[in-house]
Amino acid sequence: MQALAATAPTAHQSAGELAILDAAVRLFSVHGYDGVSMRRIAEEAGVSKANIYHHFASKQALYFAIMRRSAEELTALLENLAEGKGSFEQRLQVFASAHLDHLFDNQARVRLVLREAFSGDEEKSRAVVEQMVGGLVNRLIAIFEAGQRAGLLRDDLDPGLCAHLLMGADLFYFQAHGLLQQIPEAGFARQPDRYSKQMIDVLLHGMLAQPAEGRVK
Amino acid sequence: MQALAATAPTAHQSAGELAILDAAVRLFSVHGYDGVSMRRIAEEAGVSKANIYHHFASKQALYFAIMRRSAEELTALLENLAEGKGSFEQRLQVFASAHLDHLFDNQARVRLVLREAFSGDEEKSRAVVEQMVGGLVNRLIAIFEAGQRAGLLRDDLDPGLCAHLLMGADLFYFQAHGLLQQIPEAGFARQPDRYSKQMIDVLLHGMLAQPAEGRVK
DNA sequence: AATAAAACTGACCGTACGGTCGGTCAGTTA
DNA sequence: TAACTGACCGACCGTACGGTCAGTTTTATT
Repeated sequence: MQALAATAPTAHQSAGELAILDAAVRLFSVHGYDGVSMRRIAEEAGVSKANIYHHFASKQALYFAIMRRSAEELTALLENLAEGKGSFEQRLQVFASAHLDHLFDNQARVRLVLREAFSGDEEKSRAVVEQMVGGLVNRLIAIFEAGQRAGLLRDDLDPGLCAHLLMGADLFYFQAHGLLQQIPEAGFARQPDRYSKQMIDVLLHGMLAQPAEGRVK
Repeated sequence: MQALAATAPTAHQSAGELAILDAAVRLFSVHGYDGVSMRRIAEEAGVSKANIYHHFASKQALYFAIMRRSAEELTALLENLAEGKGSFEQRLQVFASAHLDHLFDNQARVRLVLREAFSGDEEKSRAVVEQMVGGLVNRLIAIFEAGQRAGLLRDDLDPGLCAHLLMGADLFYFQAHGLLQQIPEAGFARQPDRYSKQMIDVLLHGMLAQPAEGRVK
């Protein structure tokens, strides 16, 4: 399969088309592209299979439409994520917390994009970077670089690696959330807020040149 | 689909059967269960499709056999991972580094298991925890708990959360490796050793009660 | 050399797949 | 009211799917 491509803006959509998109997002995010049939989508959307082909040229075209829409939505949400005010520490704290909320509030689309991003297909990874996370990552790196220039971040750390650790801590928690439920010792799996606080506390404590004293209670 | 079940020990295997298993591991790890046909597996293995059914009762049975074998292999490798000697810090450093090496040395099987673990299916997650990562996670948590009792680990941190952050840092790096190649600023994507060192340095620095002075050069 | 078990194959089966087609129908527009 | 359009459907097409089976070749044992 090809990677998703940038396409024309969204036109107005009929109720049926919206139902199709909604069902397809849900199904693709859980079962993947090959695990979902057009019949199943039509059934879940309450329309005929032929109707899907009236709105979308092919199964791939439907999938691309969903990826494009997801990319737009997630990009819009991510847009303001790195623009927080306040101190270096506060900005990172707010980012981590908001990022985690954002992931859980958009589970289906996030799963869809993660699947594409981590598929191992170079073309897909590039598309995800260019159209979605690239800008966010660069801005987050810029924050760390600025912090490093200001002497707030340890000067022996790679800012890109710091950004990776911060985003990764959120993303991995999101991914592993279901699995953590199966581990009795992982009580933090049921408290995303508490996780975010302790996680960012550990990272900042480990990254900052002069770690803050305010610790988690 | 059901979760993988514990089954009988491995018998001796013909060359054909090994070729089938090898091809199936490669294909399933890249394209997922639904993305691989029995014809394709037979083709890549250089045998007839019917021959697969001589060795395995069904596609699911083949998949389960692979998952069981992967679970055995990975468990064996993971077995000694948390048994290092030396100080608290040294043990964690060695663990993180060996864990990362282990992931990259067993890419296909790890991808296979991660797909199952993060599928969102409760039954699959439980199987992965019970048969594979459960023991390792508990031992890693025990290390952190011991470190906390000894006053080496900050007393305001959840040992389970610390274990999660450590394993997650490795696993997420492994997952995102392909994507990181698309980000010019992520030079650390090409230096797993350097990543492991800085990563563990940040985490230990953030977790330890009295952080070590020996930093990455 | 005889033989039985295991490994292996080509041809085939029923089904579900992605996709197409002719056509119905409600709602503009002229 | 006639022409036209977009939304929608049932029936159908060729293909690839998972799986079966009768029969052949290979291998190990006696």
